[in-house]
Amino acid sequence: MPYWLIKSEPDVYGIDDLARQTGQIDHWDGIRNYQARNYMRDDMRKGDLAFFYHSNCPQPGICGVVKIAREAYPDFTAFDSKHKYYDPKSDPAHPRWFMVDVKLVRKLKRTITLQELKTHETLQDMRLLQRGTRLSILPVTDKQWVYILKLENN
DNA sequence: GCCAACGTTGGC
DNA sequence: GCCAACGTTGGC
Repeated sequence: MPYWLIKSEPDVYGIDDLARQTGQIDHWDGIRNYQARNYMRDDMRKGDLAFFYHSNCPQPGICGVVKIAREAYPDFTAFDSKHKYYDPKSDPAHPRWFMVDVKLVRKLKRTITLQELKTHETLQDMRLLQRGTRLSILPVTDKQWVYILKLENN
């Protein structure tokens, strides 16, 4: 079973926003990058686990665990000309963009910051830490997943 | 707010 | 198909 990391800006949609949803479940809209889309559409499976990462904020880092609750389906925000994620090149007959549903499993006891992740030799090959990585959906290896979860109790 | 690193667009 | 211009991401 693959693991993932999904990024969101807390000012736009943070983990507490997800926690507020009915059933703590929501659709993951607004992905407008082909590589991230392909991960979602082709590789994410129901039941996969992902880290919820807060980006572009005072303390960027991993703050929760979510589960993929529904596999990829067309991102309907792309069809709405009033929506900020509108893309005229995507239409219901030929959707260009996709989204999944995610469900909150739990918030971490503390945020494991980017700064902290960088200090661990074991994590040096994490995609998240590679130079110039801006992808908002990234795979995480089994080894990285287990290692990071252990850091929570430090 | 700066800016490096990318991704996309579109003229040619 | 090249590549300059432009837009975005996201740490700092």
